[in-house]
Amino acid sequence: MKPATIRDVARRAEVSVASVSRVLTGAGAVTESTRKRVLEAVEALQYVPHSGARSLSTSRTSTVGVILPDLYGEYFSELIRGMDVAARALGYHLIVSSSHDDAEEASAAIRSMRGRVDGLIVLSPHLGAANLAASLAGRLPVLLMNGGADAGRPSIVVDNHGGAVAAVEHLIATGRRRIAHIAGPAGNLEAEARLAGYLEAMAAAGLPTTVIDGAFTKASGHEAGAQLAAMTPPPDAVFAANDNMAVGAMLALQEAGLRVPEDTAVAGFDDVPLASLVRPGLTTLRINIAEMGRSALERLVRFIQSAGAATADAACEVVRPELVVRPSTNPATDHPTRASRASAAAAVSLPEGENP
Amino acid sequence: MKPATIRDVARRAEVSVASVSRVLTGAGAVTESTRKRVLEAVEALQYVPHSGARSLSTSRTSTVGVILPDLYGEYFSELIRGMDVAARALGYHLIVSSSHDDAEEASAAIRSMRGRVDGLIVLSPHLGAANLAASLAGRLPVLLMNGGADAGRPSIVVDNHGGAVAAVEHLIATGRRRIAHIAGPAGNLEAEARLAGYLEAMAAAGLPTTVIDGAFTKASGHEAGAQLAAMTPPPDAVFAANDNMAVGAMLALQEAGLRVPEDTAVAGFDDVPLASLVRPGLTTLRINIAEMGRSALERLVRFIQSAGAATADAACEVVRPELVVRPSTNPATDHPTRASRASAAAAVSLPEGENP
DNA sequence: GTGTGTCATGTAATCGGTTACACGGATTTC
DNA sequence: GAAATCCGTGTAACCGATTACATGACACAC
Repeated sequence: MKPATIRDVARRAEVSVASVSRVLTGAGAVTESTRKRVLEAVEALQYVPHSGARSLSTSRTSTVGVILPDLYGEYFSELIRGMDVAARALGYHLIVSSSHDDAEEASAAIRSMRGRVDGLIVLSPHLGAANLAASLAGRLPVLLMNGGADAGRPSIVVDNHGGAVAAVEHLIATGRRRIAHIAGPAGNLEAEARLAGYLEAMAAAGLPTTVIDGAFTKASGHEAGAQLAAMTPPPDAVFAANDNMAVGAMLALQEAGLRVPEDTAVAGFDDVPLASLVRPGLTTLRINIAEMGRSALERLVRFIQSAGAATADAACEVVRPELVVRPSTNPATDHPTRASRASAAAAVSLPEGENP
Repeated sequence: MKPATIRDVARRAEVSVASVSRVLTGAGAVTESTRKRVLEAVEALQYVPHSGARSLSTSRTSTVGVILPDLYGEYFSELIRGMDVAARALGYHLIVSSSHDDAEEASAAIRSMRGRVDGLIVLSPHLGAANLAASLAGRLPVLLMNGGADAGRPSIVVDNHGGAVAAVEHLIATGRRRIAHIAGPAGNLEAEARLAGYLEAMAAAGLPTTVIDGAFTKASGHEAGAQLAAMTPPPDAVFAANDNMAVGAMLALQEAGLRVPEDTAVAGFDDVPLASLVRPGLTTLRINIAEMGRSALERLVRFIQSAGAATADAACEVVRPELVVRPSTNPATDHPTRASRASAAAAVSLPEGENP
C-alpha cells in the first residue's frame, strides 16, 4: 500500500491533476463543488503531497538549514526553540546540523544541505568558517550569526564588545580594581570581542589586566576560578566571557573560601536561565536568545521570499545586550529570600552604554 | 547562474547522464577514465545533486524527523547532539520540530513531515500524542521515546520507575524518613513513572508520602523547595523528578537556612552537566543522554533500511539509569575541595536495582 | 445567430535525478 | 570461426508534483 499520489486523488475525485493541485496550493480558481470533491478524496486517501516532487517543480523546499558550532547547553536550546516557533508559524521546516567546530566540517554540512534548503543560518563562530559558508552557499540566502560584524552580508550580531565594556565599567563603578577576565575559546569571534571589550575598558580606566583561558564550559570556568582564587591577592572581580564559565568560577571561588560578592564580584554574559537561579544571582548581560532566534529566522525567510531584489537587506543587525545587575556584583541587593523570579524581576537593569 | 544539473555535468564530461549518476551513487561499473572525467566536471561546476529530484526517483529522503515536546534546557541539547552525530555519520539529516505540548500540535507536525522524512523519532511524553503519532505516520517507521513502555512498537524508554525506586531506597538507606517528592508535569509519562516509583518504594518501606507538583523547570523546583522548607518539620530528604527541579529546590532549601545534606538531602534524575557542578554535588540517576540519542537514531536508520522485514525490531529497549551518589545526599563525601570533575569522578556509583 | 470575453477545467511539458533496457565491442568458449 | 558472455555506455521512461497553454462551456451584447 504505497502512499497516494496526486493522480490517485484526481481519479477518485473524477477531476484532473491540475484541479487537485489548484485546490491544494490555493492558486487558480476552482468551483466550490470540485473543491469539495477534491478535499473529500484527499481525506479518504490520506493524501499528503510529496515534498520532493513539489520542490523539484517549484524549486522551493520550505526548509531552512541551521549550522551550529556545537550545542553549549541552554544557549542553543533557546535559540533553536525560538527559530522553530517562527519556522512553524511561517510554514517552514528546520534542518539542524551541529557540532561543527572547524571550517572543514561546516563546509561539508553546507554542501550536503544544498538543494535541500532554501536558506541557511550559520552560527560558526570562526571567521574562516563563516566566510567559507557564505561562499559555498552560492546563490543560497545566508544569514550569519557568527559574531563577526561582517557588514557585507546579512547578519545578526550581538554587541559583544559594548556589552563587555558595560560589564567592566559596572565593576569599576562598584569599586573593583583587580578585575580578571575568563576568556572564551581562542578563535571564537564572540569570545574575542568580549575579551577586546574587557581590555579596552580596563585600559581606559588605567587598570592592569589578568586573562585566563576558558572554553565556554562550566568545567573550564571552574578551573579558571580555582586558579584565580589561588592568586595573591585574588582578584576583587571576575568577568567571565559567558554565564556558564561565570557560574563555574563562582563555585570555585566559594569553595576556596572567598565570599561573592564581598571578596570577589562575578559577572557573566548571556543571561541563561541558570544565571538568575544560582546564589548569589549572577550579574550578566541579557540577550533574549529565543527572541533572537525567532527574529533571525523571520528575517531569513523574508530574504528568501524577496528573492534577489533584497540587496537592501545586506545589513548587519546589532543586538544590544542589557546589563542585569544581580547580587553577585552588588552587595546592596544581596541576601535574597524569595523565589528566584522575584529577585530576577527586582534586579536593577541599566541601559548598556550609560555611565553608571 | 542557476545551479548545475546532472545534464550539465554529463555534457562537460562528454558522457551520458547515466554514467554521471553511476559515478556519483557508486552503483554500476564505470571505467576509471570516465570516473575521473566525471569527477573533474563535478568539481569544476560545483555540482551537488538536487535532493528533491533524487528523493523523487528513489523514494528516499535520507532525512529523519524528530518531534520534541519542548526543549528543557540541557537535556534536549544533549539528545539532539547525540542524534546529529549519528545522523551525520550515516549520511542522514535531521529535521527537528519542538514545542509540541499537546497531541494536536504534534500531529500537525507529523503530518507536515510526511513525504519529507524516511522515519520519525517521537518524544511526546503524552500517551495520546504518542499513539496518535504512531497511527498518523502510516507506514513511516517511528521510534517512540515517550517514556510509555509501549511494547507493540519500536521504542526506547528509560527505566524511570526503577530509577525512582533506587533513588528512594538510597535515601532510606542513608537514614532519611520524611522523603518528599517534587513531581513533573501532569500527563507526562516519564514524570508519572518516576512518581509511581517513589510512591511504591515509600509504601514498601511503610513511610508516609509528600508530593508537590512541579513542571520540570528550575523555577518550579525552586518554588516547590520553598514550600517544602516552610513545612514543620521540613522533609529530611527531597527526591525531584529531574535535575533541574532538584537544583532549584536545593537553592530554595539553602536560602531558607536548611543545610544540604545535613538537614535535608536532595536527589534528582538525569545527571545533566549542571548536576556535578552545583554545591553540594547532586545525587542523581545518570542517563547518558547523548548516547541515548545516538543509539535511537542508529536504530531508526536500521529500521528504515531493513524496510518492512523488521517485525523483529518492534522491541522496547530499556535504558537503565545508574545511581550516582554525590554529596547532596551523602555527608561522607561532603566538603569537596577540588575541581568538580575530580569530585564527579570520585562519586560512588551503585548499580540500579541492588539493595543498598 | 454570430462574435467576444470570462472562467473552470484538462492536457502535457517540465523540474533533475535514477535505472531498466538496448546496444556494440571485446573477450572467452567450444 | 561462430556463438556465447561480459561489460561499459547511452537512450529514454519513469518518480510526483506544478503550471503554461489549449479547450470548451456559458453568458452577454450586438
